Amino acid sequence: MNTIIDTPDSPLDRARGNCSSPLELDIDTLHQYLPVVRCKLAAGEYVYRMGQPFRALYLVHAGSLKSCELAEDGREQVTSFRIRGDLIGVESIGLSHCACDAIALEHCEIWELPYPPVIAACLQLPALQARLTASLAEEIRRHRSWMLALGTLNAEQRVAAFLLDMARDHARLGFSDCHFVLRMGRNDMASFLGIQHETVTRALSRLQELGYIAIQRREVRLLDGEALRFLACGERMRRPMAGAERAPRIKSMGHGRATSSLRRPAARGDTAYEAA
Amino acid sequence: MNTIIDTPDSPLDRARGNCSSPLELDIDTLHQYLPVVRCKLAAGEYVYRMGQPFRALYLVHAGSLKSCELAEDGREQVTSFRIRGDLIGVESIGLSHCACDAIALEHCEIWELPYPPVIAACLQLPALQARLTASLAEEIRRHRSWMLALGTLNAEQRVAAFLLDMARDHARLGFSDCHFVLRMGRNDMASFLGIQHETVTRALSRLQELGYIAIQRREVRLLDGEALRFLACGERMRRPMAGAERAPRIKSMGHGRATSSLRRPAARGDTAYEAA
DNA sequence: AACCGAATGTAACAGTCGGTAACAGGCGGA
DNA sequence: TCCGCCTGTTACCGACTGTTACATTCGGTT
Repeated sequence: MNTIIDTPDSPLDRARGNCSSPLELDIDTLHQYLPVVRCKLAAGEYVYRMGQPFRALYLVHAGSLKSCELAEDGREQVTSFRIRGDLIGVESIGLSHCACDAIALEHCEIWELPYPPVIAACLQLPALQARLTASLAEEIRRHRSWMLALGTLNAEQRVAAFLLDMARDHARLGFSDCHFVLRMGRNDMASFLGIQHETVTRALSRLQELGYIAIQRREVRLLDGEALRFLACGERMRRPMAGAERAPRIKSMGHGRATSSLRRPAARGDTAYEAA
Repeated sequence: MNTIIDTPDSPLDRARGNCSSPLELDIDTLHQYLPVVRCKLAAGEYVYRMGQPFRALYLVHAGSLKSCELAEDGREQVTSFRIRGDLIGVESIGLSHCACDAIALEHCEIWELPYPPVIAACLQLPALQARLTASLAEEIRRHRSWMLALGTLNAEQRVAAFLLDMARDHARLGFSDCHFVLRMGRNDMASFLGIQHETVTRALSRLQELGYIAIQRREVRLLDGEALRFLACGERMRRPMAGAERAPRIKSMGHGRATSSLRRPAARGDTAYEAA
């Protein structure tokens, strides 16, 4: 199989840090300090819901889930997708109630780590404390990475970046990084990317039309990772009928959201002088 | 002074959790365990830059700063604004190098907490460990809250939400919550909100035209907090010439980004069944 | 005081993307 | 197997907002 992910430091990779081995703690070690409970979930079931008492963290052992932020007025958004090795529920630490929803996208197995005991165990098990802190920091970096993407990329570029991120996740689990099945539907993808599900479909169709990917429903093949990475780095997509050259940073070509940042690469904000 | 922020649980408030007292740790206590260094910064100076060796966390004692995420292709975005009481640098925990930039918006005083010693001190000082973990979790919640806003609100609504957030910060420091001075310029505001600075200006002008705020350069007065909160909760702004009624959730009125979520308040994603 | 650059504000134009609708295809239940 | 429902796809139109250009104000320097 040919490798799509060849740059170990793509924009979205950086957020992940050096946490290469997902499950640094085995269940036997944990069991010495904690009453770990294995839970199985069906697709659509909630791990926890916003407003419920916060009682545990959860280590994803199999399957995939989504986190949903929701406002009292009904607005909601998927803020992350989690897979094997991820620790979920950490966003509610310091609160008495859960801050958001966590919902299984498919059949899952998760390990429940009761919260006060986890803190106690951290004192006995420095590796656990480190793992918890690292998980928190990594989640911050992931969010920031996506905030950068959502703030500077247009719809097509976001979709390209998302596919690369999914490929990376898939590769991290030891599977092919150029052929995989999306775990979430168009609505969840759109919510996460801050666009509408029709726009996601449009973008996917365009990427397929360009020959960058092949997609049927949720089954994806990445055919031209180079082109996708080119897109996800804020470059404008070459139009279907456009010439052969890849148009590196052409000025005043279209009005995509991305050109704005390309136009002012050295503008370091308002009061950001170069200081020592 | 009349109070603008009367609901203790606004959408963006939730993220902050119960961390009401910002500086739970005084410098004398810290000094017993750590070589704390007081640093003064001028506007525009960097606390740290992306790629530098990660060596310390910083507690903001006075002034305000911004965090900038940046990609190798030149794209960049302000991901947060920090004020007195905030702990910055935590996003690089677990990495050998800093993951982003931190830049002073004005004259600042910050306390440098060298990183390995901080971890050591956490073992001696449970309050410090709790403070660190709480800071990390709170930052995740703040990011998620803003991801919800950026994903579901249009430009005017984002600006309204931003002003309310700034008012809340200002109130948290003990100052007026209806009259304050923005610490950042239009460019930084725009970057944070994922829009262009002209759009920020447009939105601010419109809010002023509507009588919701009074603004001159960076000095802001919130005149109608109720209307602002109404906006920031995803409701569509009533047009200048529109009738008197506040148009609660009118269907098919314009094409703003916000109506999308109002249109499907019960749609809990793709595979989200109601499961016991 | 005059000048200059940066930041801010305003306006006109145009493109992307959201809203809507209609349809196709897949999946599960009867 | 058939049917109904949900997901996914495509097309059209227009609002929102990015882009560009320019005027104005502010702050600091000459």
